[in-house]
Amino acid sequence: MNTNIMGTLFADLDRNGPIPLYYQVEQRLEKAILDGALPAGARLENEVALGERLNLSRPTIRRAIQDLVDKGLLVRRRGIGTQVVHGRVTRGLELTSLFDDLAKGEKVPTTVLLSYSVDRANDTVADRLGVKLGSPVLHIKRLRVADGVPVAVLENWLPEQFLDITENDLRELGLYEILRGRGVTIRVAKQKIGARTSNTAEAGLLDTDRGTALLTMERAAFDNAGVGIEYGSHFYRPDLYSFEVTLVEK
Amino acid sequence: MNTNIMGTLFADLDRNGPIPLYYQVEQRLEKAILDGALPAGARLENEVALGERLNLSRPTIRRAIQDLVDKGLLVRRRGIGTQVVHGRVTRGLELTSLFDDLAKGEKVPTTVLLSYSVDRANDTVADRLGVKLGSPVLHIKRLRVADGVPVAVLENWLPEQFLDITENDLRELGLYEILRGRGVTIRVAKQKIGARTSNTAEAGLLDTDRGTALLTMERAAFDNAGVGIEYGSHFYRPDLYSFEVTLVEK
DNA sequence: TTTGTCAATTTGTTCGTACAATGTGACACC
DNA sequence: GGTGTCACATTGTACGAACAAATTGACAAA
Repeated sequence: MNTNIMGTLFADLDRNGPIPLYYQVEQRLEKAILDGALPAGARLENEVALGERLNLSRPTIRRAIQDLVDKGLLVRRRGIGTQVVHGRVTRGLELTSLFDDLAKGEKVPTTVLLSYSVDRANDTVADRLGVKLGSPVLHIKRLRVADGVPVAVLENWLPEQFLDITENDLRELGLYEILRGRGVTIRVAKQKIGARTSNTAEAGLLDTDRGTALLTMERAAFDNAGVGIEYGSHFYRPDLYSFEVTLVEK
Repeated sequence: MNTNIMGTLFADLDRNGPIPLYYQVEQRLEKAILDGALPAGARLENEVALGERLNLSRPTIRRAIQDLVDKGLLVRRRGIGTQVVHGRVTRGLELTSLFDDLAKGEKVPTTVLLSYSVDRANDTVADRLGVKLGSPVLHIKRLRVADGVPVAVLENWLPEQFLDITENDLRELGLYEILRGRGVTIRVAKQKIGARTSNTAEAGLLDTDRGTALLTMERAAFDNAGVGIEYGSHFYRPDLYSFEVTLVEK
């Protein structure tokens, strides 16, 4: 039954290229699920058979499937098999910035740089970034606009190594885009999402009335050496933005 | 250097019990990190050496470490080694309910059952739970109180198989506790977190003023067969509750 | 009819092994 | 002094194999 789908799905695996085999399998499976070729509730072939058909070992197949389980796309049961999860699939909360999110949609993101300075790290910033109290940090505050409508106010602090980021960089690119361009990879981010009521200044920036609700997010981001890269305190217009996240029980 | 810590840390692994070896290693490592025995930035012994010392194979060690990497506690770099991530460790957003969260702290959670009925699934509920439009669903609305202070209003819909959950159950236990008691395991949950401004009725329930900010959360939960178990639409007092989540780039 | 047992199916755990890719540091060379 | 090269350490990928545990379904027994 699924034979046809699977057969064509994995016709051409690149065994010599730099892309891992498990990742190739994973991506094709994910695409098949997102496209609806593998509908909700569909049962996958068992791991051993799948491995034989694709000429891959069971560990390789397992790795591909496990990654999709971790993403919340598949569920496995011992003795039963592997199935596609019911329910509409959301991409989930990924490690991207608001700028990326908007750019992926049809919106045109622009940035207004509200403030740009080199400050000394206070208690909070020093703690979150893991730098010494009073050490120099780049402190920026930006207004994010999508299609002419203000969406969020983003306040960020970055450690000493990023003091040379210019105001022009910030006006033209998203922060994470700038960081990627410098070879920095964010690996772990710890976020806290909440809400509060806006004051007059905040409401003015977002073009709403004072006293309306704000969606707030605090984030500390770390690179693959475990070193603090960025600490941010943001607030969003809740009618224009929300956070989606998929949780998987281990 | 870490030899001492590691040596005592893994003194007694239960090789015959039902708990997987990789999980035993994982839990001890996690405890060591959370307790501070392995401080931020500390470098772990390499996988092979660790395996030899514990008499475990490299795949087993790798699995334990990988799980902690996925949790955001460790970072690995090829050619370098494995290190503990800097920054304060937050437990992250786990698959627990507000009731569990409160019970874990020092708070005493209580519940006021605001409404209890069997409804026919409307468009939204049918879509989120994956049941037929108009099929019977249990519809409940609860006020969650911690130490006498109202924290959140929780509105939930559950499919036909849960119609026999009683009002008394709901007054005494958390929803997830009831589900666990019936052998149901939540495996995947898809959440959407936002904010909005409260109306008079909502503010009254939470003992605040009309027009203050609310933190909102929508959730669809699925069991290990991928079947919809629960759909909820909740709102929280943002001065008393927020969501924490740790993201890891794959 | 109900209950118990056994075989078949499928994923879960664990071992062993080999080679590839990446970053570090030492050393020779210009 | 700088620069390239090479060996080394460490994680990443991939294979193969064996047995354990959970679920289902068929069949036998009470």
